Amino acid sequence: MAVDLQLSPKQKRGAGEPCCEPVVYPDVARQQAERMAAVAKALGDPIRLQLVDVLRKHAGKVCVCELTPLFDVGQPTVSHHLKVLRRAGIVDSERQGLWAYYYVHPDALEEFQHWLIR
Amino acid sequence: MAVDLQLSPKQKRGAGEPCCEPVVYPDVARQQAERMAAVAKALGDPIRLQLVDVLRKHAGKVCVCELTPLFDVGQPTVSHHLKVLRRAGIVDSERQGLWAYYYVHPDALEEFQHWLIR
DNA sequence: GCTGCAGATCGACCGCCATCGATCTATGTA
DNA sequence: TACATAGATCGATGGCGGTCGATCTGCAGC
Repeated sequence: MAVDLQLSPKQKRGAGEPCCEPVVYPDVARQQAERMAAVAKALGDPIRLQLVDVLRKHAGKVCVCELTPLFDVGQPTVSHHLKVLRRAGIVDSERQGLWAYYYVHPDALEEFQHWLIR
Repeated sequence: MAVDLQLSPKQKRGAGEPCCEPVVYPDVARQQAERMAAVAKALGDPIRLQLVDVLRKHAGKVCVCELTPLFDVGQPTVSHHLKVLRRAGIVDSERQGLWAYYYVHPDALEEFQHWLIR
């Protein structure tokens, strides 16, 4: 995995010893960091996190009409949050007649999971 | 774990069958969701995610003077991001003379990790 | 004391985001 | 065809967040 953060040379110190051990740098490249941060950002709202929680727990697809009454916000707001989650690739949807069913996109959280575990 | 999201009764349908299976609800309580969403939100920025990545990788404590030149933003901005991470309980700091050393707070990510794994 | 440095804080700017009411689209039903 | 419903979209609003330059706070050395 390439590191695209260039290291600036260690700045000179007036007189004293160096402040710390040799330079450290992230082994997470910028693009990867941006992808994972986008996932984390999408999960960074209590409503969206609970939406994902419900969808993950419920293996199948869940109707929006089941999701909306779970929260103390209006229907457009829930729709907005679902859209954010879909843009982040975390969930996907499927229309069946009058209703829309949402489900978690299987591999969406994988990269972030692996990083978070270590 | 208590669920403090009250379920509103299923709204009546004009004529047809119900849209889907019985009501689902999050088993993640609101307070827990807010805690984990706060952690996710703190990780929802590429710079902060890379900061955490460096600190986790480097088991010991890392001097701020090592962290600042890793990114293309100014020193106040890095300081701000470190403050956000500290407010979220993800990192902590320790001053030694002229320099400040940051390190990951061990159990900070635990609850979020456990939820994310399943 | 004075000077220099590391890092935190402040104030301002600007853009993004959560939320709402209103409206639009598409589907099903009479 | 007309109407009702599920859900998405629009426009507005208020607040939060990332970034910067400037400044402040401590610490070390002279």
